[in-house]
Amino acid sequence: MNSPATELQPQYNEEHDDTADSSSKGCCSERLNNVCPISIEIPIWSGPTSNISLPGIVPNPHHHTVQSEMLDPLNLRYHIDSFIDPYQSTQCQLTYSDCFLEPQLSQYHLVSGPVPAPPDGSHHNSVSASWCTNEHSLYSMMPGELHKPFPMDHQQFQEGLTEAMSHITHPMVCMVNGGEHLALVNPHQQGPVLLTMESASAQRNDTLTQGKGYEVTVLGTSSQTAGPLYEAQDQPFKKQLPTRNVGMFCDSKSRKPCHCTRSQCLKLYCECFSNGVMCSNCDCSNCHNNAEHEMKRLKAIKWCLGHNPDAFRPKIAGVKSGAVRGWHNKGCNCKRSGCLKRYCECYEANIMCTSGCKCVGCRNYDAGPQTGSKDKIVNAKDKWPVSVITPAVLEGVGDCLFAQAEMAERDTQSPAQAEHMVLCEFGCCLSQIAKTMFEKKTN
DNA sequence: GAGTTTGAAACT
DNA sequence: CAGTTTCAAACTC
Repeated sequence: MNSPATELQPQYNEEHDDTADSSSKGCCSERLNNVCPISIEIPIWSGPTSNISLPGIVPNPHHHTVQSEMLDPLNLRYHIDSFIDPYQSTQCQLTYSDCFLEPQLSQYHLVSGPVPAPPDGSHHNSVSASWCTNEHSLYSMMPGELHKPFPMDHQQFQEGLTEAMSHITHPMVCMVNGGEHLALVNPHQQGPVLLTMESASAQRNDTLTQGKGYEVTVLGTSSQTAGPLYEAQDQPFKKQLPTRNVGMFCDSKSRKPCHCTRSQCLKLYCECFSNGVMCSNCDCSNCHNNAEHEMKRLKAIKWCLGHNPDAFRPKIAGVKSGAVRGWHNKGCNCKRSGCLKRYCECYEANIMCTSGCKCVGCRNYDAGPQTGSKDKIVNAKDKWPVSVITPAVLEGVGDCLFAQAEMAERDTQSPAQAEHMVLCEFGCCLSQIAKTMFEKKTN
């Protein structure tokens, strides 16, 4: 319907556009010494995007490999780091090394290789790529090369960015320097459109001096109408990663229309907006969550991310993990519904409340064997077994398994031996969890 | 379909 | 960070 309604002034505005470094935390750029990077960072949910299409892959015996399941698709980030050699070049023109990532069967291979000389014979800049997660970062470095920061002017920066963005295959929205600036990248048009380039330019020298460089976060496509912001492009890749659970994640076909009247669909009140999709066939009034109000929408996204970098991340995690179907990242705060009505986000997502919830009088829990029933009202801390298998515990298990895999790789164990090590570690973790659960039950 | 209840998000 | 207000969905009648 989208009929006009009382104009609501959103709270995000220029003075709030100070979201720098919000999304750059935890990335691997700070570990890349002596490098002046331009990086593209893509937080991915609803399946990995291959918005940035990187052709080809070069087998490399030194590459890291990681099982797809080990990567948290919510935290995947793609980096393109620009290596600049001031001794060889007077220009900051990004070129592209043969460093690509490509899904292969159930694994993603991160590879790096020697940097090919540019066609003109000069040897200066190149770009490498890496995947990293919050927990485990994988890097692609070019061995034996020392690179120092090299100052860029506005034009050089834009040229470099343009080159980097040339590998993006369809329109998307990027954040530069972790939210400091926004850029529209449309492969069908020339170069990225930096929305706040002036401020980017004004600060670039300081940034470079600090060795932080420019960081571009892809927020989503600028032309999408009803699909998720981070819609995967190639099916093989998409298949290997978890999808958002129903209720928290909309796709264009199944999502419910919103009925917002006062938020312009530019606040997280709006389910479409919070799910990262534009309104389509909704029953909202004065909707600005559409392509027509692209700029305003981008500002709203930026504002939300500035206040909460996880604003658009799924609220429900671990939806694939078997018996424990998932958990609410923040936990609910229900007081009157007993967490048995759809007001409760946990109940709505068809998951049980956990000790992370702050609900009162919760009835949405697993009472465990021989104890209690749904009629019993409990506090969050007493819930079983989720009081033991907490997100932190699961994360710890993941870390242990990953550490084992790394150790196996470091010790150049055979795949069978590596698998054995990981499974043994998993057994130890399970044993410890079971022990803790038993102790809790008997106390 | 109108009014009420509810809890997350936004605001102070 | 806690308390309050705003908002839109869920629910009731």
